[in-house]
Amino acid sequence: MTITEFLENFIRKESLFKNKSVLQSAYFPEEVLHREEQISQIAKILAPSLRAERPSNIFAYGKTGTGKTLTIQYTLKEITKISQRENIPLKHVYINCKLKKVADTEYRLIAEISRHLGKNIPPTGLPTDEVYNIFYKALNNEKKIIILVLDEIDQLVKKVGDEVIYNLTRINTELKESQLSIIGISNDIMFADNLDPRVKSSLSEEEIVFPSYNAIQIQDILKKRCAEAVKEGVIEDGVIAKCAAYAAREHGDARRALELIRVAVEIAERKGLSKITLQELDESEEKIEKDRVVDIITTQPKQFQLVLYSILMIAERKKNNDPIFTGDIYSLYKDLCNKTNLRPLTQRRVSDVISEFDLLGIINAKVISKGRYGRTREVNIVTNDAMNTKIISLLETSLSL
DNA sequence: CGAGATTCATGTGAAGTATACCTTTAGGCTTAA
DNA sequence: AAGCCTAAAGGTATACTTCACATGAATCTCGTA
Repeated sequence: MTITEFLENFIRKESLFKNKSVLQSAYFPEEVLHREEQISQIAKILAPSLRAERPSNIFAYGKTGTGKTLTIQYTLKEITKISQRENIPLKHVYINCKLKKVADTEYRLIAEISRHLGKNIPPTGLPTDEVYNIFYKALNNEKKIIILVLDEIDQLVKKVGDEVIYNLTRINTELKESQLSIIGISNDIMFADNLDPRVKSSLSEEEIVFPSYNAIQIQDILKKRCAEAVKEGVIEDGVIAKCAAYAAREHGDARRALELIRVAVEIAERKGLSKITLQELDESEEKIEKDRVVDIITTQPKQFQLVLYSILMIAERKKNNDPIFTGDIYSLYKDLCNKTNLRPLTQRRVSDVISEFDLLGIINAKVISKGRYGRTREVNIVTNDAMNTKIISLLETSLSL
Protein backbone atom coordinates (compact mmCIF):
# COMPACT_ATOMS: atom_id res chain seq x y z
CA MET A 1 0.00 0.00 0.00
CA THR A 2 1.45 3.34 -0.96
CA ILE A 3 1.42 6.29 1.30
CA THR A 4 -1.19 8.00 -0.83
CA GLU A 5 -3.42 4.98 -0.67
CA PHE A 6 -2.99 4.80 3.04
CA LEU A 7 -3.86 8.42 3.55
CA GLU A 8 -6.85 8.20 1.24
CA ASN A 9 -8.06 5.15 3.06
CA PHE A 10 -7.60 6.98 6.27
CA ILE A 11 -9.93 9.84 5.44
CA ARG A 12 -12.50 7.58 3.90
CA LYS A 13 -12.54 5.39 6.95
CA GLU A 14 -14.80 6.72 9.64
CA SER A 15 -13.21 7.83 12.82
CA LEU A 16 -14.11 5.91 15.93
CA PHE A 17 -14.45 9.16 17.81
CA LYS A 18 -17.42 11.44 17.81
CA ASN A 19 -15.52 14.13 19.62
CA LYS A 20 -12.10 13.21 20.78
CA SER A 21 -11.53 16.33 22.85
CA VAL A 22 -14.05 15.09 25.41
CA LEU A 23 -11.53 12.51 26.50
CA GLN A 24 -8.59 14.86 26.56
CA SER A 25 -7.37 16.24 29.84
CA ALA A 26 -8.08 19.84 28.89
CA TYR A 27 -11.76 19.07 28.42
CA PHE A 28 -14.10 20.85 30.73
CA PRO A 29 -17.32 18.89 31.26
CA GLU A 30 -20.74 20.45 31.74
CA GLU A 31 -21.22 18.56 34.91
CA VAL A 32 -18.87 17.12 37.49
CA LEU A 33 -19.91 13.69 38.67
CA HIS A 34 -19.59 12.40 42.22
CA ARG A 35 -18.23 15.62 43.62
CA GLU A 36 -21.50 17.17 44.74
CA GLU A 37 -20.33 17.27 48.32
CA GLN A 38 -17.11 19.14 47.51
CA ILE A 39 -18.79 21.50 45.10
CA SER A 40 -21.33 22.56 47.66
CA GLN A 41 -18.64 22.99 50.31
CA ILE A 42 -16.55 25.16 48.04
CA ALA A 43 -19.56 27.14 46.91
CA LYS A 44 -20.55 27.79 50.50
CA ILE A 45 -17.09 28.96 51.38
CA LEU A 46 -16.73 31.16 48.33
CA ALA A 47 -20.24 32.56 48.36
CA PRO A 48 -19.37 35.62 50.48
CA SER A 49 -17.24 36.80 47.59
CA LEU A 50 -20.47 37.60 45.78
CA ARG A 51 -21.23 40.08 48.51
CA ALA A 52 -17.78 41.55 48.04
CA GLU A 53 -16.52 39.96 51.23
CA ARG A 54 -13.28 38.08 51.29
CA PRO A 55 -13.93 34.34 51.42
CA SER A 56 -11.79 32.09 53.61
CA ASN A 57 -8.69 30.53 52.19
CA ILE A 58 -9.14 26.95 51.16
CA PHE A 59 -6.77 24.06 51.25
CA ALA A 60 -7.85 21.17 49.06
CA TYR A 61 -6.10 17.86 48.99
CA GLY A 62 -6.48 14.41 47.57
CA LYS A 63 -4.55 12.06 45.33
CA THR A 64 -4.00 12.69 41.64
CA GLY A 65 -7.01 12.26 39.41
CA THR A 66 -9.57 12.80 42.15
CA GLY A 67 -11.02 15.82 40.44
CA LYS A 68 -9.53 18.57 42.60
CA THR A 69 -8.60 20.95 39.84
CA LEU A 70 -11.71 20.24 37.84
CA THR A 71 -14.08 20.67 40.75
CA ILE A 72 -12.52 23.91 41.84
CA GLN A 73 -12.44 25.37 38.36
CA TYR A 74 -16.00 24.27 37.82
CA THR A 75 -17.20 25.98 40.98
CA LEU A 76 -15.25 29.12 40.18
CA LYS A 77 -16.74 29.20 36.73
CA GLU A 78 -20.25 29.03 38.15
CA ILE A 79 -19.46 31.81 40.58
CA THR A 80 -17.90 33.90 37.85
CA LYS A 81 -21.02 33.52 35.74
CA ILE A 82 -23.05 35.07 38.51
CA SER A 83 -20.56 37.74 39.36
CA GLN A 84 -20.43 38.85 35.76
CA ARG A 85 -24.16 38.94 35.43
CA GLU A 86 -24.56 40.90 38.65
CA ASN A 87 -21.52 43.02 37.99
CA ILE A 88 -19.79 41.96 41.16
CA PRO A 89 -16.08 42.78 41.35
CA LEU A 90 -14.62 39.32 41.47
CA LYS A 91 -11.76 37.73 39.65
CA HIS A 92 -9.85 34.50 39.87
CA VAL A 93 -6.39 33.56 38.78
CA TYR A 94 -5.28 29.99 38.27
CA ILE A 95 -1.60 29.08 38.52
CA ASN A 96 -0.03 25.68 38.25
CA CYS A 97 3.04 25.80 40.46
CA LYS A 98 4.64 22.74 39.00
CA LEU A 99 5.39 24.13 35.56
CA LYS A 100 9.11 24.48 35.26
CA LYS A 101 10.34 27.92 34.24
CA VAL A 102 6.90 29.38 34.91
CA ALA A 103 6.03 29.28 38.56
CA ASP A 104 8.60 27.19 40.34
CA THR A 105 10.41 29.89 42.31
CA GLU A 106 9.24 32.77 44.47
CA TYR A 107 10.14 35.35 41.85
CA ARG A 108 8.56 33.44 39.02
CA LEU A 109 5.37 32.72 40.92
CA ILE A 110 4.74 36.33 41.89
CA ALA A 111 5.73 37.44 38.40
CA GLU A 112 3.36 34.96 36.85
CA ILE A 113 0.44 36.04 39.02
CA SER A 114 1.16 39.65 38.18
CA ARG A 115 1.13 38.78 34.51
CA HIS A 116 -2.34 37.38 34.94
CA LEU A 117 -3.28 40.73 36.40
CA GLY A 118 -2.02 42.43 33.30
CA LYS A 119 1.48 43.43 34.29
CA ASN A 120 4.49 42.75 32.17
CA ILE A 121 7.34 41.36 34.19
CA PRO A 122 10.72 40.35 32.80
CA PRO A 123 11.93 36.80 33.44
CA THR A 124 14.88 38.03 35.49
CA GLY A 125 16.67 41.19 36.45
CA LEU A 126 14.22 42.80 38.84
CA PRO A 127 14.67 42.57 42.59
CA THR A 128 12.10 40.25 44.12
CA ASP A 129 10.91 43.10 46.36
CA GLU A 130 10.20 45.11 43.29
CA VAL A 131 8.15 42.33 41.81
CA TYR A 132 6.17 42.19 45.06
CA ASN A 133 5.58 45.93 44.75
CA ILE A 134 4.28 45.61 41.24
CA PHE A 135 2.11 42.78 42.46
CA TYR A 136 0.64 44.86 45.33
CA LYS A 137 -0.15 47.65 42.95
CA ALA A 138 -1.71 45.35 40.42
CA LEU A 139 -3.88 43.86 43.14
CA ASN A 140 -4.93 47.22 44.46
CA ASN A 141 -5.78 48.48 41.02
CA GLU A 142 -8.16 45.63 40.50
CA LYS A 143 -10.39 46.86 43.30
CA LYS A 144 -11.81 43.40 43.47
CA ILE A 145 -12.00 40.23 45.44
CA ILE A 146 -9.34 38.06 43.92
CA ILE A 147 -9.30 34.34 44.30
CA LEU A 148 -5.92 32.85 43.65
CA VAL A 149 -5.77 29.15 42.88
CA LEU A 150 -2.37 27.58 43.42
CA ASP A 151 -2.39 24.11 41.96
CA GLU A 152 0.24 21.60 43.03
CA ILE A 153 1.24 23.93 45.80
CA ASP A 154 3.16 21.12 47.49
CA GLN A 155 5.66 21.09 44.63
CA LEU A 156 6.30 24.78 45.07
CA VAL A 157 6.80 24.57 48.81
CA LYS A 158 9.06 21.57 48.42
CA LYS A 159 11.31 23.63 46.18
CA VAL A 160 11.29 27.09 47.67
CA GLY A 161 9.81 26.81 51.15
CA ASP A 162 6.63 28.20 52.62
CA GLU A 163 7.63 31.81 52.99
CA VAL A 164 5.99 32.74 49.71
CA ILE A 165 2.69 31.39 50.93
CA TYR A 166 3.12 33.27 54.16
CA ASN A 167 3.66 36.51 52.26
CA LEU A 168 0.63 35.85 50.15
CA THR A 169 -1.64 35.12 53.07
CA ARG A 170 -0.47 38.24 54.83
CA ILE A 171 -0.83 40.53 51.88
CA ASN A 172 -4.42 41.43 52.77
CA THR A 173 -3.34 43.54 55.69
CA GLU A 174 -1.61 45.89 53.27
CA LEU A 175 -4.28 45.98 50.62
CA LYS A 176 -6.84 48.73 50.71
CA GLU A 177 -8.92 48.34 47.60
CA SER A 178 -8.76 44.61 46.96
CA GLN A 179 -8.86 41.42 48.93
CA LEU A 180 -6.98 38.27 48.14
CA SER A 181 -8.09 34.80 48.98
CA ILE A 182 -6.13 31.67 48.26
CA ILE A 183 -7.09 28.19 47.24
CA GLY A 184 -4.21 25.76 47.58
CA ILE A 185 -4.41 22.41 45.87
CA SER A 186 -2.11 19.59 46.87
CA ASN A 187 -1.66 15.98 45.85
CA ASP A 188 0.38 15.25 48.88
CA ILE A 189 -1.76 14.57 51.87
CA MET A 190 1.07 14.90 54.35
CA PHE A 191 2.10 18.23 52.87
CA ALA A 192 0.31 20.46 55.36
CA ASP A 193 2.00 18.83 58.32
CA ASN A 194 5.39 20.12 57.31
CA LEU A 195 4.24 23.70 56.95
CA ASP A 196 5.07 26.46 59.33
CA PRO A 197 2.11 26.48 61.76
CA ARG A 198 1.33 30.10 60.94
CA VAL A 199 1.20 29.35 57.25
CA LYS A 200 -0.77 26.22 57.83
CA SER A 201 -3.44 27.90 59.91
CA SER A 202 -3.94 30.77 57.53
CA LEU A 203 -3.89 28.68 54.37
CA SER A 204 -6.26 26.06 55.64
CA GLU A 205 -8.95 28.22 57.11
CA GLU A 206 -11.09 25.68 55.37
CA GLU A 207 -10.05 22.22 54.31
CA ILE A 208 -11.60 20.12 51.64
CA VAL A 209 -10.77 16.50 51.16
CA PHE A 210 -11.08 14.76 47.84
CA PRO A 211 -11.36 11.03 48.43
CA SER A 212 -10.36 8.63 45.68
CA TYR A 213 -13.13 7.54 43.38
CA ASN A 214 -14.29 3.97 43.73
CA ALA A 215 -14.75 1.64 40.79
CA ILE A 216 -18.42 2.41 40.35
CA GLN A 217 -17.85 6.14 40.29
CA ILE A 218 -15.04 5.86 37.78
CA GLN A 219 -17.25 3.69 35.68
CA ASP A 220 -19.94 6.37 35.73
CA ILE A 221 -17.48 9.01 34.67
CA LEU A 222 -16.08 6.86 31.91
CA LYS A 223 -19.49 5.94 30.58
CA LYS A 224 -20.62 9.51 30.48
CA ARG A 225 -17.55 10.80 28.71
CA CYS A 226 -17.34 7.90 26.33
CA ALA A 227 -20.94 8.34 25.32
CA GLU A 228 -20.06 11.84 24.19
CA ALA A 229 -16.65 11.15 22.79
CA VAL A 230 -16.80 7.82 21.06
CA LYS A 231 -19.21 6.29 18.58
CA GLU A 232 -21.69 3.61 19.60
CA GLY A 233 -20.40 0.10 19.78
CA VAL A 234 -16.73 1.01 19.65
CA ILE A 235 -16.17 0.06 23.20
CA GLU A 236 -16.75 -3.59 23.76
CA ASP A 237 -18.79 -4.72 26.72
CA GLY A 238 -16.79 -5.04 29.84
CA VAL A 239 -13.94 -2.86 28.70
CA ILE A 240 -15.16 0.14 30.63
CA ALA A 241 -15.84 -1.93 33.69
CA LYS A 242 -12.41 -3.47 33.46
CA CYS A 243 -10.75 -0.14 32.99
CA ALA A 244 -12.62 1.36 35.91
CA ALA A 245 -11.87 -1.55 38.16
CA TYR A 246 -8.25 -1.31 37.23
CA ALA A 247 -8.00 2.43 37.82
CA ALA A 248 -9.84 2.15 41.12
CA ARG A 249 -7.56 -0.55 42.35
CA GLU A 250 -4.47 1.43 41.47
CA HIS A 251 -5.19 4.93 42.71
CA GLY A 252 -8.77 5.90 42.01
CA ASP A 253 -7.31 8.11 39.33
CA ALA A 254 -10.06 9.13 36.93
CA ARG A 255 -7.84 11.19 34.67
CA ARG A 256 -5.70 8.20 34.00
CA ALA A 257 -8.67 5.99 33.30
CA LEU A 258 -9.96 8.47 30.74
CA GLU A 259 -6.61 8.72 29.07
CA LEU A 260 -6.36 4.95 29.00
CA ILE A 261 -9.59 4.71 27.04
CA ARG A 262 -8.71 7.54 24.70
CA VAL A 263 -5.37 6.10 23.78
CA ALA A 264 -6.87 2.63 23.45
CA VAL A 265 -9.32 3.95 20.91
CA GLU A 266 -6.54 5.73 19.05
CA ILE A 267 -4.62 2.49 18.91
CA ALA A 268 -7.64 0.60 17.65
CA GLU A 269 -8.16 3.26 15.00
CA ARG A 270 -4.61 2.98 13.84
CA LYS A 271 -4.91 -0.79 13.66
CA GLY A 272 -8.04 -0.44 11.58
CA LEU A 273 -10.25 -2.12 14.15
CA SER A 274 -13.85 -1.16 14.69
CA LYS A 275 -13.87 -1.58 18.43
CA ILE A 276 -11.50 -1.79 21.34
CA THR A 277 -10.81 -4.78 23.47
CA LEU A 278 -8.79 -5.48 26.56
CA GLN A 279 -5.81 -6.00 24.31
CA GLU A 280 -5.83 -2.34 23.24
CA LEU A 281 -6.30 -1.32 26.83
CA ASP A 282 -3.10 -3.06 27.79
CA GLU A 283 -1.21 -1.55 24.89
CA SER A 284 -2.63 1.81 25.79
CA GLU A 285 -1.27 1.59 29.28
CA GLU A 286 2.18 0.91 28.01
CA LYS A 287 2.03 3.72 25.48
CA ILE A 288 0.89 6.27 28.03
CA GLU A 289 3.71 5.48 30.37
CA LYS A 290 6.17 5.61 27.52
CA ASP A 291 4.88 8.92 26.24
CA ARG A 292 5.06 10.41 29.67
CA VAL A 293 8.64 9.36 30.16
CA VAL A 294 9.69 10.30 26.64
CA ASP A 295 8.14 13.71 27.08
CA ILE A 296 9.98 14.36 30.31
CA ILE A 297 13.27 13.10 28.98
CA THR A 298 13.35 14.98 25.72
CA THR A 299 12.71 18.28 27.45
CA GLN A 300 15.59 17.87 29.86
CA PRO A 301 18.93 19.57 29.27
CA LYS A 302 21.78 17.47 27.88
CA GLN A 303 23.55 17.16 31.19
CA PHE A 304 20.42 15.77 32.79
CA GLN A 305 19.94 13.32 29.95
CA LEU A 306 23.45 12.09 30.37
CA VAL A 307 22.93 11.48 34.06
CA LEU A 308 19.82 9.49 33.31
CA TYR A 309 21.61 7.59 30.59
CA SER A 310 24.32 6.64 33.06
CA ILE A 311 21.74 5.37 35.49
CA LEU A 312 20.07 3.26 32.84
CA MET A 313 23.37 1.86 31.57
CA ILE A 314 24.33 0.74 35.03
CA ALA A 315 20.91 -0.79 35.55
CA GLU A 316 21.30 -2.60 32.24
CA ARG A 317 24.71 -3.89 33.18
CA LYS A 318 23.52 -5.22 36.49
CA LYS A 319 20.41 -6.79 35.00
CA ASN A 320 19.05 -7.97 38.33
CA ASN A 321 17.42 -5.44 40.55
CA ASP A 322 20.49 -4.45 42.45
CA PRO A 323 20.28 -0.91 43.71
CA ILE A 324 22.49 1.69 42.06
CA PHE A 325 24.58 4.16 44.03
CA THR A 326 25.47 7.76 43.42
CA GLY A 327 29.19 7.08 43.17
CA ASP A 328 28.79 4.62 40.29
CA ILE A 329 26.48 6.96 38.49
CA TYR A 330 28.82 9.88 38.84
CA SER A 331 31.93 8.12 37.65
CA LEU A 332 30.20 6.71 34.58
CA TYR A 333 28.67 10.10 33.94
CA LYS A 334 32.05 11.75 34.11
CA ASP A 335 33.57 9.24 31.67
CA LEU A 336 30.75 9.84 29.27
CA CYS A 337 31.22 13.57 29.58
CA ASN A 338 34.83 13.24 28.59
CA LYS A 339 33.92 11.11 25.61
CA THR A 340 31.28 13.56 24.48
CA ASN A 341 33.33 16.65 25.21
CA LEU A 342 30.80 17.90 27.68
CA ARG A 343 31.99 19.73 30.73
CA PRO A 344 30.90 17.53 33.63
CA LEU A 345 28.80 18.97 36.41
CA THR A 346 30.11 18.54 39.93
CA GLN A 347 29.01 15.66 42.07
CA ARG A 348 27.16 18.10 44.26
CA ARG A 349 25.05 19.16 41.33
CA VAL A 350 24.54 15.64 40.01
CA SER A 351 23.25 14.73 43.43
CA ASP A 352 20.57 17.37 42.99
CA VAL A 353 19.89 16.24 39.44
CA ILE A 354 19.24 12.73 40.68
CA SER A 355 16.77 13.95 43.24
CA GLU A 356 15.04 16.01 40.58
CA PHE A 357 14.54 12.88 38.52
CA ASP A 358 13.15 11.30 41.64
CA LEU A 359 10.71 14.17 41.99
CA LEU A 360 9.70 13.71 38.37
CA GLY A 361 8.94 10.09 39.11
CA ILE A 362 11.28 8.61 36.54
CA ILE A 363 13.41 6.92 39.14
CA ASN A 364 13.17 6.08 42.81
CA ALA A 365 15.97 7.48 44.87
CA LYS A 366 16.18 7.26 48.59
CA VAL A 367 19.02 8.13 50.88
CA ILE A 368 20.36 5.20 52.81
CA SER A 369 23.30 4.57 55.03
CA LYS A 370 25.47 1.60 54.23
CA GLY A 371 27.04 1.80 57.64
CA ARG A 372 30.73 1.40 57.46
CA TYR A 373 30.54 1.87 53.73
CA GLY A 374 29.19 5.36 53.90
CA ARG A 375 25.88 6.78 52.86
CA THR A 376 24.46 7.30 49.45
CA ARG A 377 21.31 7.41 47.39
CA GLU A 378 19.91 4.09 46.45
CA VAL A 379 18.46 4.47 42.97
CA ASN A 380 15.92 2.18 41.39
CA ILE A 381 14.40 2.63 37.99
CA VAL A 382 10.64 2.43 37.79
CA THR A 383 10.28 1.56 34.12
CA ASN A 384 10.42 -1.97 32.78
CA ASP A 385 13.18 -3.53 30.70
CA ALA A 386 11.53 -3.16 27.32
CA MET A 387 11.00 0.50 27.87
CA ASN A 388 14.46 1.08 29.21
CA THR A 389 15.92 -0.19 25.99
CA LYS A 390 13.79 2.28 24.09
CA ILE A 391 14.74 5.12 26.37
CA ILE A 392 18.39 4.24 26.07
CA SER A 393 18.32 4.36 22.31
CA LEU A 394 16.34 7.57 22.43
CA LEU A 395 18.96 9.10 24.65
CA GLU A 396 21.76 7.82 22.47
CA THR A 397 20.34 9.61 19.47
CA SER A 398 19.68 12.74 21.43
CA LEU A 399 23.18 12.77 22.85
CA SER A 400 24.70 11.43 19.62
CA LEU A 401 26.61 8.70 21.42
C1' DC B 1 29.51 -10.16 74.44
C1' DG B 2 27.96 -5.53 74.21
C1' DA B 3 28.37 -0.49 74.59
C1' DG B 4 30.73 3.18 72.44
C1' DA B 5 33.86 4.97 69.14
C1' DT B 6 35.15 4.98 64.39
C1' DT B 7 34.59 5.19 59.61
C1' DC B 8 33.21 5.75 54.99
C1' DA B 9 30.86 7.79 50.88
C1' DT B 10 28.10 10.96 50.11
C1' DG B 11 24.18 14.04 51.62
C1' DT B 12 23.37 18.87 52.42
C1' DG B 13 23.65 23.77 53.58
C1' DA B 14 25.91 28.19 52.77
C1' DA B 15 28.43 31.15 50.26
C1' DG B 16 30.61 32.35 46.00
C1' DT B 17 30.75 32.73 40.69
C1' DA B 18 29.31 33.09 35.83
C1' DT B 19 25.74 34.27 32.94
C1' DA B 20 21.78 36.39 31.20
C1' DC B 21 18.85 39.88 31.64
C1' DC B 22 16.73 44.31 33.59
C1' DT B 23 16.55 49.54 34.58
C1' DT B 24 18.77 53.85 34.83
C1' DT B 25 21.67 57.33 33.30
C1' DA B 26 24.85 60.00 30.80
C1' DG B 27 26.59 61.11 26.43
C1' DG B 28 26.26 61.94 21.71
C1' DC B 29 23.79 62.78 17.74
C1' DT B 30 19.73 64.58 15.26
C1' DT B 31 16.21 67.73 14.60
C1' DA B 32 13.30 71.69 14.82
C1' DA B 33 12.89 76.28 16.09
C1' DA C 1 17.33 73.59 23.20
C1' DA C 2 14.67 69.53 23.02
C1' DG C 3 14.26 64.86 21.71
C1' DC C 4 15.88 60.39 20.76
C1' DC C 5 19.10 56.58 20.64
C1' DT C 6 23.01 53.97 22.50
C1' DA C 7 26.15 52.14 25.55
C1' DA C 8 27.91 51.76 30.01
C1' DA C 9 26.93 51.19 34.89
C1' DG C 10 24.80 49.07 38.47
C1' DG C 11 21.63 45.71 39.97
C1' DT C 12 19.08 40.88 40.21
C1' DA C 13 17.71 35.76 39.65
C1' DT C 14 19.25 31.43 38.41
C1' DA C 15 22.17 27.48 37.61
C1' DC C 16 26.09 25.85 38.96
C1' DT C 17 30.55 25.40 41.82
C1' DT C 18 33.29 25.36 46.05
C1' DC C 19 33.86 24.59 50.72
C1' DA C 20 32.85 22.59 54.91
C1' DC C 21 30.31 20.13 57.86
C1' DA C 22 26.55 16.52 58.88
C1' DT C 23 24.84 11.69 58.75
C1' DG C 24 23.97 7.12 60.36
C1' DA C 25 24.50 2.27 60.50
C1' DA C 26 28.15 -1.45 59.68
C1' DT C 27 32.33 -2.43 61.75
C1' DC C 28 35.90 -2.09 65.11
C1' DT C 29 37.65 -1.66 69.91
C1' DC C 30 38.06 -2.69 74.30
C1' DG C 31 36.46 -3.47 78.91
C1' DT C 32 33.92 -6.90 81.28
C1' DA C 33 31.65 -11.29 82.36
